[in-house]
Order: sequence, then C-alpha cells, then structure tokens
Amino acid sequence: MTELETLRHSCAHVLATAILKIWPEAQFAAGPPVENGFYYDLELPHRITPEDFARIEEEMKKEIKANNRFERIEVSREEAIAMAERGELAALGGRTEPSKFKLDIVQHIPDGEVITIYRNGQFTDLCAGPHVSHTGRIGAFKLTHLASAYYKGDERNPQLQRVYGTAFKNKTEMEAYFTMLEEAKKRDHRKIGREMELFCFDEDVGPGLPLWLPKGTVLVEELERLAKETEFAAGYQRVRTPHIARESMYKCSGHLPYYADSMFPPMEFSEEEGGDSVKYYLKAMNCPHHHKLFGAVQRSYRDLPLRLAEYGACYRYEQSGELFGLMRVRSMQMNDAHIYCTEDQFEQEFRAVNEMYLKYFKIFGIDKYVMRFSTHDPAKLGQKFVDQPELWKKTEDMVRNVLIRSGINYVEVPNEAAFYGPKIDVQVWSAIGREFTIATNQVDFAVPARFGLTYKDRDNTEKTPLCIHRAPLGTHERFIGFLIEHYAGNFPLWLAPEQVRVMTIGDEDPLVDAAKDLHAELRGLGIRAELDISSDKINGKIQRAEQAKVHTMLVIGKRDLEAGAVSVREHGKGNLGAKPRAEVVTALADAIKNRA
RNA sequence: GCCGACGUAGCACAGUGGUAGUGCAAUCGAUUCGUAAUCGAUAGGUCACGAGUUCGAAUCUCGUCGUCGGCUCCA
Repeated sequence: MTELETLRHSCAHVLATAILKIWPEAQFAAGPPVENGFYYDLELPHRITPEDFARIEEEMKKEIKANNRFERIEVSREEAIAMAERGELAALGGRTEPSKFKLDIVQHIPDGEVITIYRNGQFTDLCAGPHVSHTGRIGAFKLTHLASAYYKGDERNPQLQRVYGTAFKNKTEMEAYFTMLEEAKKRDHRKIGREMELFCFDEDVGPGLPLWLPKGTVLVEELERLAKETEFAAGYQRVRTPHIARESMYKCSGHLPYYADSMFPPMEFSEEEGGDSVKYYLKAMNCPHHHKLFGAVQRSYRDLPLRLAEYGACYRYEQSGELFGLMRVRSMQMNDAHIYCTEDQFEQEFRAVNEMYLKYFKIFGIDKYVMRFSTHDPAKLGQKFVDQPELWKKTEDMVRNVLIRSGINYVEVPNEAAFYGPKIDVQVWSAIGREFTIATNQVDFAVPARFGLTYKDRDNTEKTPLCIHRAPLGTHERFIGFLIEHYAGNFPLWLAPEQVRVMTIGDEDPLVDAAKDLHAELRGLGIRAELDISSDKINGKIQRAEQAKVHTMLVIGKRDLEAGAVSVREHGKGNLGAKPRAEVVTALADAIKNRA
C-alpha cells in the first residue's frame, strides 16, 4: 500500500468513527482506499444524503484534531469472532448487536493469516492495516459522493450505502486535485459534444442511440477515410453486409443463447402476416456476416490471406445503467475487418495488424494506453475455452512474440481470452478517469470451423483458415468520444469540423467580395471553410471563432486587401501575421492532405 | 437491471405552495472596427411526461421516461 493509500484508508476509519458518533447503530462492511480516495460501505436505516456531509465532516475533524493514535493489536481468530459477536468491531463500544459483516469477513480469513484489529480513540475495527501513526496525519479530506453497492459486489447480498471521500497529505494537494477534476470536466466529451454540435441523443430515438450532427459526421467520415486509405494500402478489400440476420446464423456462430442477453430482442413475423415465423436479429457483431462472405466463394490457398473490411453497424442491448455518453452506446459502427489466413501466415499478419495500431496511435498522439493480452486458462479447456490446447499455445506464443519484438508494454491477463482464441485489448481512460477498451485484436481458430469455412490447399486438401478479428479504431462512437476528450475539442486541422473561417474587418463591399472569393477557392479545394462577413467588430468575430474551436482564422482587412495578403490566426496560437494569399491556401491544402 | 440524485428558454443556471426569471446564444436595427465579447430593441416556456393532494402546484405525493453517480478492488 502506498503512503497515500494508507492515509486514505485511515481516513475511512475516521469516517466510520464519525458516522458511529451520529448513528451508533451503523453496521460497517468494507472500507478500502480506491483510485482517488476511499469509501466505506455501511448498513443504516437512515438514508445518508449530501446534506449530512457537513455534520459527518464536523465529527471527522474532531477525530483528526484529537490526534488519536492508530493502535495495532494482533488477535486470535477466536478472539476476533468473539469481539464481532459482542458487537465490538467497527464500533465505538457499548453496542450489543453483533458486528455482522465483520463477523462474516473474519470467518472468511484464510487459516494461517495474522488477524489484526486497529484502534483509534474509541473506535475499534477489524483491519489488516497498515495505518498512519495517528489521526492527525490526515492533512486534508472531503466527502465526495454517495452510491450503493452490494455486499461483496454480489447482487444476491444486501445493498449497502457507500460513502465516498478523498484525502490528502495537505490542503494544497487536495485543492490541486479538485482543480484537476474541474479541468477534466471541461474536456468531458458529453459537454464538448453539445457545445460543438457534434452529436446528440433524443428520448424518442432511444437511450444509447447517438445521432451525429453535421460537424460530428465530419469526424466520422474523416476517420472512415483514414481507415479506408490505410486498409487499402495494406491489402484489405471492402465489403458490405445487412444489419440483420436470421436466428439460424447466430445458432451456427454459437452466439445464441450465450450472447442473447446483449442483443436486441428478435423481430418475428407471424404466419398470418405472410411471414414464415422466422426470427431476425439485429447484428451485435460483424464476424458471422463476414464468415458467410468467406464461404460464399470457392477459396484457394492462393486467395489467402483474405482481408475483409467493413465499417459495420452493430447493435447491442447494453444495460440501461451502463450507458455513458458516446463511450457506451447501443448502436455503433465498428472499424471491423476479418483476416483469413493459414497458420504459416498468422504471425506476419498479426504483426502487420499491430503495426497498423501503432501507426494510428502515432497519428493521434495517443501515448497513454495499456495493451491487455488475454490468454486462456488450461484448466478450463472445453468449458470456457475451445479444447484445442496446441493451437492455444501456438497462437499465444506468436502473439507474445509480436508484442515483445515490437517493444510494446503489455500486461498479460490469464483466463480473459475469448472462447475462440487469445486477444489484445487496448485500454485508455476517459477525461473523468473511467477505463475503456478502445480497440481490440482477436485471434479466432474455432468459429471458422463452425461455419465450415475451408480453402483448397496446395496438396488439394480442404483446410480451415485461422481468423484475425481486428478493430484498431474501435467503434466510431467510442473512438470519437475518446478523441474529443484527448484533444479537448481542439482537433488537428485535417479532422477539424470547421477547418477555416474567413472573416472581414468591417463589411464594406471590396472586403466582402475578397472574403467570398477566398472562401469559394477554399471550398473548391475541399477545405471545410465558413464565412463571417457580418458587421460585427473583429474582436467579436475572433471571440466567436475561438470559442467554436475553429482551427484557422483568415482575416481580411483593408491593409491585407491592398497587399494581396490574408492575416492568419490559429486557434490557441494567436495571430501569426499577414501572408500572401496563394501561399496560405497552398499551405492549408498540403497540411490537410498530409494529416499534419 | 439494482440503489440514489437530478430533469425550468438552444446552452448555463436562479426560483420550496400565490403573475416563470438572469446571463450567453437567436432575430431585428444601429455601429465600420486590425486579432478573445460594440450598443439597443425584440422574440423565446405544456417548468420531462401522466395522475393525485390543494381554493391554488415548477414547488408536495405516486407512477412513467430520460440523464448522471455507483454497483471490480475488500478485514
């Protein structure tokens, strides 16, 4: 436990102390430090509200001021159980009801572990520690929010109230933390998305179903263009598939009934309606459709590797409580492709995919990410994982080799693989600190066989291909959600929804004509330029363009007009001075083309 | 899905039982200006939706929809 975690954990004890002073009947469960603070779970008939915070914090301050020592006491299991039964754990003393959660916890401590209790002032708690020397060491703290949580995270257990707080060595550090939070809130893609008119949601359309406004659609289409160019150069072929499929396909793929909970309920036509009582599902993934395309044509080893790509629309019925802006939605478009190859080709193909990831991350300047390499657990072969031990070993070794040779930092997570093969997930963090998988790269050596996919090999035998499932740009929704926060809405020129705004100083005819002409020239070159020829003052025009996060502002005043120049201003960089008009136009067009 | 909080003009918010408000944005007019807010006027609301309590509801109660915070860490 780090020093800060120790301090926060101690603060959780102080929180419990304070709550017990106000409500002696409170029953406490677990109170660990967490990423940005700590919490304590408790059961209490009184429903704690934010209005109670001031009162609780008051009591906490008293406990901290008292400078009570944290006293560590080793006890035997029997003593600990007896104390819990007498209601002396997570209590101030004098309570007779057993400390029921602590009793349960102590009974689950494995044999041979040292059991300790900690005391600060009147408060005694079962706790492994460690703690700060005395309560006075907690320099600054604040209760932050409330939530509920099931005891031990299991929904069959009672629901407890969870009080969250944070604590720091001193006030300065805590204030810095809250300032950082404020800044993070400004980057929140939900806020920027509304302000910049990128996307929206509508109750009548449905929760988790984002609609792309024109400026957001620019982002979508620029990403698609990048993907299409990159994939074309890498030998991919584009395909298109319907958004729905019959139940039989998902039976074949093995997604039903295993995945049915995450899919929208099926559409079914009755016989009176002229239908044939067949169920159709909205697709939750593109793989089965692509497998059908592989199987649609006779395949030879000469066709491999075959790389089929599609920005496929998928629909997943995520639990309502899981929905979160663009980051977790119910309709999404995936940067999907399936690469069918032989075992011999696998390593080369996998490496190429990995290089594509790194190329993208470089373009976007994404450097804070973790690659999670999920492998199988040999003990679960035949249940959670397909029973092909030699293929698991082979593909996992190949994936590991590619990662090591590329010098990529990764964490290996056993028992997390897909049932059909190992995978790599790329994890990133949203502005408010939530972790998301932004991209995925999976090996599949099982499903092609379920679909009876084969190719005719050199020796005239039918063989089953391996399949690599990859989505380096993830889904439009999550990737753009992430990019909005990554750039705080200040997109690079090639991505910016409004790349250029041409504006005049004043609205006299010659200026307006020059501005219109420049605007038309830029539009003719495919540059997303807008025009501000209103009679507002130049300061006001600049202000509005800056707030709209327009990438480049081109200002034309009388002086520029006479010199055949335009004044260039870049968002966030300020005035860059007057330059010849032709030079400015060429520079813009080049920078956009090169995604500079 | 479960627990809790929240839902007032395009956006940010005020309004706790008695005439629905402020700022920005919008529209119109004036202003003719050199790099982050020129001035004035006008318009904009089924206070999420539905039911109930009340002489009277944005405000109190219940339901529905939606949004947000949590629901993995463990004494």
